[in-house]
Amino acid sequence: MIVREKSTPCEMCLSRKFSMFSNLSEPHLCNLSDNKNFISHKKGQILFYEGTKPLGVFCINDGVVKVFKTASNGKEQIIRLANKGEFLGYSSLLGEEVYSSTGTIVEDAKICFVPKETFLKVLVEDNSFHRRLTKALCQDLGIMEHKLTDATQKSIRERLAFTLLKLSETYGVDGGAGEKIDVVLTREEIAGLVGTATETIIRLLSEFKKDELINFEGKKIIVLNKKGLARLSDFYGG
Amino acid sequence: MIVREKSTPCEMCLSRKFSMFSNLSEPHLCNLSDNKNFISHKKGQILFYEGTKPLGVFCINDGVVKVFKTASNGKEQIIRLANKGEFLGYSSLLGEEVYSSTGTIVEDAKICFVPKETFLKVLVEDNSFHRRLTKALCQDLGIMEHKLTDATQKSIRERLAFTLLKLSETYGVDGGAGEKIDVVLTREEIAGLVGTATETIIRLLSEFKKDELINFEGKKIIVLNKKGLARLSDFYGG
DNA sequence: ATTTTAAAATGATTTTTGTCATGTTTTATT
DNA sequence: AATAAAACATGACAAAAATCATTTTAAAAT
Repeated sequence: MIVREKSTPCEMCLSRKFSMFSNLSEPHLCNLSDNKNFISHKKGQILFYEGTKPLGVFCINDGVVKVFKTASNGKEQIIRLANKGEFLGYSSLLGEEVYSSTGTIVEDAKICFVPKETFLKVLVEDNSFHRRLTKALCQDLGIMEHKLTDATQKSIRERLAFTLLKLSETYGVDGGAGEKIDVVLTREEIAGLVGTATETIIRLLSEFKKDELINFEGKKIIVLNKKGLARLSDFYGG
Repeated sequence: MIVREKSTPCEMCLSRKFSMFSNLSEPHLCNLSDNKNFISHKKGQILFYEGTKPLGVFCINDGVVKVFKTASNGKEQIIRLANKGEFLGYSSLLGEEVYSSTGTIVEDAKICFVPKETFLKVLVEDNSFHRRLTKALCQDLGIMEHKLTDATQKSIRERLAFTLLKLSETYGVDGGAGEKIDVVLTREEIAGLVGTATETIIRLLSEFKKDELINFEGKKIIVLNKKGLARLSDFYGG
């Protein structure tokens, strides 16, 4: 069930302040506020489906969204996890293509939908915004090149170690003996992130735990030994 | 040895007509012409190195360039092959990062170097160009997502079949019994394209030949049975 | 034309990873 | 609280792919 609530106007939105929309003009902000559509989403809900036509972009005010492609074998390859302050769907929209991936909620989320026309108006009228967006797209491309190279040239052990390090960078909070990855991901989702079978992830996580690189706390993972994971991940700067 | 020659002005450049620079204004074209730097490159030469700072963009007037990342195991993951009318290096330039990959000449090339300031001037002053570039970046991102998903979820046999189909799409010329892939790639380079070991590619190509899906003609590959390759590649629309 | 070097091919073997089957634990639902 | 359904775990095995060693062939270089 979709819940539409009274929402903060964009002008006051805190997550916006640290997003690509951070430096918009007063009129653009008002226009956004007037046309956006704020919706609360529960874990598991689907934001958009691969293969459908984008009608706008999503701004994450809070929560976590996984963006994945479904492979022909039925498995999910997670392209990225998107967080507060990030945008979704602009790439397919601006590429004038159908969604290349599906977006579903991983942690309960508050998300604003900005209709295509509203978004394009900002893009066309605010060149500085357009340039920020271009920069972000270019950096995303660099990240994807790196991911592709890792996927083909590194072992799954290395990739899992790297993934855990990245997760702890993004979601890390103090967790006593180490850094707690403060987001709930199933083994299947971690497998989708790394690009492998669930069983392989289960085995490797057990191995990492045995080697005291990580520990489990409920559904969350504690990173005990970053150096060890970095060594394992055959980290080369990326 | 770098050969600097007398070159066609951009206004007359045929490869430009089918590139992102196709609809530039007269003044912008003149400015490009005045500032570009035309260089002929021989097979094997390096255009730019991963990790170095981009100083401009490259426009391919003729030839083929492979863009690859070197993995920590020393192997090359080819990100893409770039052809006549395509641009190189703008992603790292606009992302304000060092080159994420290396570019080397695969087939003798004529390439214009456009200095950063000149390129940025066009980008800032011609919004329509900027939008075309954004669109291309977004589509490239979609392609990378697809490649990543293939890399993690498909077998090497499937990926090789897909790669051969794509190569014949781009480089295909009539070749008697089938379509000839009219570009010389070593087995090692095909391996870099697919993301696997050279020996694996050699074995699979032999298998494909035995199964009469392809044939060899000198250093080039003839695709005999596209349908068969498509079936093998487990094609899902991408 | 001969030597050197690089590329391609092939076999043997090991390692890695995926799959299937099954059991246990945890979480959600009635 | 009982039941059902996910999620997690583990073993056994099969398949895929990498590695290493060696040979053959083709292309460059002298």
